[in-house]
Amino acid sequence: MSKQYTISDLASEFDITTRTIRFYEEKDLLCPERQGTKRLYNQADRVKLRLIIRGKRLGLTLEESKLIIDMYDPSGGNEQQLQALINQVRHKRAQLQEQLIDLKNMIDDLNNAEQNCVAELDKRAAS
Amino acid sequence: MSKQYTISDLASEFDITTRTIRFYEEKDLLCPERQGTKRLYNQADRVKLRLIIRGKRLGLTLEESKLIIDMYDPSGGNEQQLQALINQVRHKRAQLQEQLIDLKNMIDDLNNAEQNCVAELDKRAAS
DNA sequence: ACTACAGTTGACGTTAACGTCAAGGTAAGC
DNA sequence: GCTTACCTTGACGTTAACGTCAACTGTAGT
Repeated sequence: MSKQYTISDLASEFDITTRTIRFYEEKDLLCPERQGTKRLYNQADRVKLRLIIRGKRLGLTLEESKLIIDMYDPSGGNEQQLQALINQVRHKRAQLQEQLIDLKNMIDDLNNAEQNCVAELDKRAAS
Repeated sequence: MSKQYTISDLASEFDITTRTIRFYEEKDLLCPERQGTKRLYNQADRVKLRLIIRGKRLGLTLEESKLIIDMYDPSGGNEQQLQALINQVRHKRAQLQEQLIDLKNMIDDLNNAEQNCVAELDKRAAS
């Protein structure tokens, strides 16, 4: 038996609102079971949510995260769709690898700029 | 003499529209000289634009990029402002370092998911 | 039965980051 | 002097990703 979660369980765990979670469902990123009218989430849903949120931190759109999620369960869809999915994800991965370079450069730049800024402060302290 | 650029020079170089560049100015991210009514950009402006665009690829907001740009020229602003700037940038750098971890994980996940997806395709080809 | 609380579905509001005109100014070439 | 091409400033439109609010429903405790 894998664990079940209510919508507010997940909301507080990931520090987002229930509105946000329902919004993701509206966009077909999630599709929880129902117990009557209420939503019941399982481990897989939780993993998807984690992926979405990590994606957001990286600047992915929900559409892009949906792509990745869809690839996690490739049973649905025909061959052409599958192949298209793979291509899109390869493309995204290439972007992410460039992003990795960007990130390292940005961090370097921040270090330099900070040095620069601290130096200015020091200069003023010596007045 | 450092080089000068027109607005459309930069627009085509960075593959953005002139509207976008003017928008950045409206948000105080750029502040080009004027030759009469026309804007004239220099190397520093070009560097800033590059930084903004890289920032966007990393998911930074314009506001965040503005912070970093401001830190590149620390001559203006009083001590408190300077110190606040430094703190904000340190915070941002910490975030970026976490983002680096996120990125590596995401790339790993994409590799796995792709494997999974290719396997499904193979399975179907063997029908 | 009554209250309290968590959940539900709409519907409309909001913000960031531009896009898309409209209406004109200016400089270069013919 | 006319056209062409690039520039300018508004002003309004658009999209993504939610926030906010209203008006319920269902359930557990007292």
